[in-house]
Amino acid sequence: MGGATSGGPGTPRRRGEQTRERLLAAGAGVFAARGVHAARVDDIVKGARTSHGTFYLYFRNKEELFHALAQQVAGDLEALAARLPALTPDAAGRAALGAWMQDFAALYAEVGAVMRVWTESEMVANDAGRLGTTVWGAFTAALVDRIRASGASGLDPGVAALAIVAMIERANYYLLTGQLTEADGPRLAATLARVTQSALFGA
Amino acid sequence: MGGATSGGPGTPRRRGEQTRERLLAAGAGVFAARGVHAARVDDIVKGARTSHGTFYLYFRNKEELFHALAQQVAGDLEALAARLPALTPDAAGRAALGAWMQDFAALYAEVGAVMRVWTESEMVANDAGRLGTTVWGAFTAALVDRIRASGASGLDPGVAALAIVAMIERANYYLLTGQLTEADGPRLAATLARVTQSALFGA
Amino acid sequence: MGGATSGGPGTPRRRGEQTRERLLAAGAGVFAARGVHAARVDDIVKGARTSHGTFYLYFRNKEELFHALAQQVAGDLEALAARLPALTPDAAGRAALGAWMQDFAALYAEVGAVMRVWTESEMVANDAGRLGTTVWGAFTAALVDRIRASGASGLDPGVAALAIVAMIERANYYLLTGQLTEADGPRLAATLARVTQSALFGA
Amino acid sequence: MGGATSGGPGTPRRRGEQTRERLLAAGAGVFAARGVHAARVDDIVKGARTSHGTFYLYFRNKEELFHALAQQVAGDLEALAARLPALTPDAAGRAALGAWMQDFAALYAEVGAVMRVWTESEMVANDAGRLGTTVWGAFTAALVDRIRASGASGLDPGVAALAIVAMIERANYYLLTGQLTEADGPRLAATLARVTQSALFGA
DNA sequence: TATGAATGAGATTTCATTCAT
DNA sequence: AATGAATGAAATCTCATTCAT
Repeated sequence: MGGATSGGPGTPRRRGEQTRERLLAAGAGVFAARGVHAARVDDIVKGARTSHGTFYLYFRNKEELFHALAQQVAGDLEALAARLPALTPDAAGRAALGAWMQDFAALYAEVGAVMRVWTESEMVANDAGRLGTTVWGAFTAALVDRIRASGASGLDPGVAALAIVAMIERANYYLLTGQLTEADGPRLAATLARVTQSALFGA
Repeated sequence: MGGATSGGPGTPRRRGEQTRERLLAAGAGVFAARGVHAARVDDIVKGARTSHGTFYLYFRNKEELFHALAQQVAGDLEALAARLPALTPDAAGRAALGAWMQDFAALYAEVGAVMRVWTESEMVANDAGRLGTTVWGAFTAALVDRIRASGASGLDPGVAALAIVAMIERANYYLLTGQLTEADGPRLAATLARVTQSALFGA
Repeated sequence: MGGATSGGPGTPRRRGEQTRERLLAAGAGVFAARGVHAARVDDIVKGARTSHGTFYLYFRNKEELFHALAQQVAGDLEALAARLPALTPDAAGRAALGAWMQDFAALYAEVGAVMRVWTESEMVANDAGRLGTTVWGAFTAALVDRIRASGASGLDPGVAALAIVAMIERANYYLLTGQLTEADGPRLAATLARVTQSALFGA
Repeated sequence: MGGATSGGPGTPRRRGEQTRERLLAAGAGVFAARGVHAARVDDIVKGARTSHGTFYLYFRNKEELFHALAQQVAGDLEALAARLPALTPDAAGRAALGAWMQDFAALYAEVGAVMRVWTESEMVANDAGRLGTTVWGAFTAALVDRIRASGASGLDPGVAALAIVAMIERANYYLLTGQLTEADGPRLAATLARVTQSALFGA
């Protein structure tokens, strides 16, 4: 009673915090494996070694759990977008960009499972879906900013940024879904950095 | 499927053939709007102005209808992949590539809705899902082939091809989901051609 | 397709009409036995020898079935209220009133089970509950009208009518719940007529 | 239950006793608002500002709390039934009866909410339900006794008593549910007394 | 004496599929 | 070829009750 007593589920205290974490973790796994709609609450609670009743103590429904998960991921991604380095045509610029691409891949490997489901969510035009759009928008905006600052000429910054973000996102998705071997990871990061640099400063 | 029945002119298709077409069209719409799993047979038959019983006259189940749809799309896409022009550093090469990108966008606008749900299908790792992988594999293979033929050096053809296919696919997806205006279509095609060329022949 | 195609359940045609009737009948029994809230859809479909799926083909939920039932009953009762005879102090008036009381008892025996549940419904202040209030209001209004026309003096028509309607309703309820034997039915009708007449024209 | 524990003045009830009272009061409110079956333990403990665990410290289950409530009410009502005055045709008799009707209304206003749910309880034929029957039986018995003592002739005491008790009970219910305004209270008591007197001694 | 997170049986509801017409 | 009412397995969600703290 000393804490916030907001109506509805989502905020039991102390002891329950672990249970909530277990549910989130189990949810991430099940959503990644089967998609939001096909995921069954039953799978999630089994994964979290708890009961149906407990699930609804913490989340109003399946979608709310997914939303909580998506929020976390969105925060992580936006932080990464903010760290996109300045774009320069020299070797130092290439190295910085390559390092950032590796960070992206590392984060994507961690949260990509949730992100894969965003595409599905976008179809039903709900909050979680819009979240996906917002996040890629953050990357695009950051890249537009860096392109403008770089003085690169001859291309529309908005369209170019969108194409490059598309490439980064989807290539890492391919990496995750097994169209490249794990060993190709560093090579992919280098390639993405190189293509990005060429796109701005190439012939 | 046995071809025209009556001998009259104008190839008067049997009634059943039209029903099947209506179901496919309605299915495409519903799958696009809600995803494969969330799509209800009820929505599809309503969209096709027919009945549940009739649905099962033409398809063994929901997945089979999706599969039929996906087959069509896959065929169209593989034909397009085969037409990918040779890559050269000159203006002619750029123009040919740009034209091809426009063809890609046109096809994507038509069949993209079905393709969007491949991602979801991949999660449940069934035939339709593998189909998606196969199709992008065809694009990647075609691009690897053109890269090798172009004599471009300094990059791993497999990885580079994958990155570029990722860009093309996903950028057109963004175009479809409203992150660019329709007017940006030609500009996007030009940008994709330019980035591809730079990637191979740029600095 | 030849009929009304209103959205939502409730209007399958022809063949289904019998099924709907069976569900209504079974619902009346279960509601009467256990109350609206405690009634389980499972009991209703078992009583109607059909399945859960079928139930939801005809009614959106339990409450909607109850509402349909209540509507029927309300119509019957209001028709009876309209037939309340003129009130006169003579033997003819007594006889007419007694006959009407018998009609009331007969109708109550038929629909009383549903009416008993109105009380419960009133608690949750929904449509069905308001229906109960409306119906008794119809009886009260009819009685106020007859009292005014009778020239009876010395009592407030509104309050007196309400007291008498209360008596009629509740006494028949007692009859139904076994506080009188079935044989007391005619005697109760006579007593209610007598008390009503005395109330208006007595000392 | 065991009486005051500490010897201090002002009968400082033990903490637990207050908790029990709070639960009873909250229960009365929730039962009245939603009915016995639909009442949730959660609503009751929130209303009593205590916890689920505590609820089961004082009551074996939901029904036991309702039973405790009903017992209190039944005792109060039976005491009132015993105080029903002798019935005489004169003004003094009318006045005594009118005063008793006012007492009835006052008590009903206090405990009517609990009584309203007796009807629902009767459906599931449990102890609490039988309690309701018993209580109205006490009123009927008292009235039969007074009718016999009054020497009134020409009506069956059992049936007449039942009709009159029905009227008193239900009319006060209508008063409570807003079909009369509060100001009508005294007028209703007077009318009930008058109708009762007319029924016995009228034409 | 009090707490409230956890439980799971049992209820509601959905929807792919069947089948009599 | 077509229909659409019927089915029931499987999913979601609720809530009385328990129990470790």
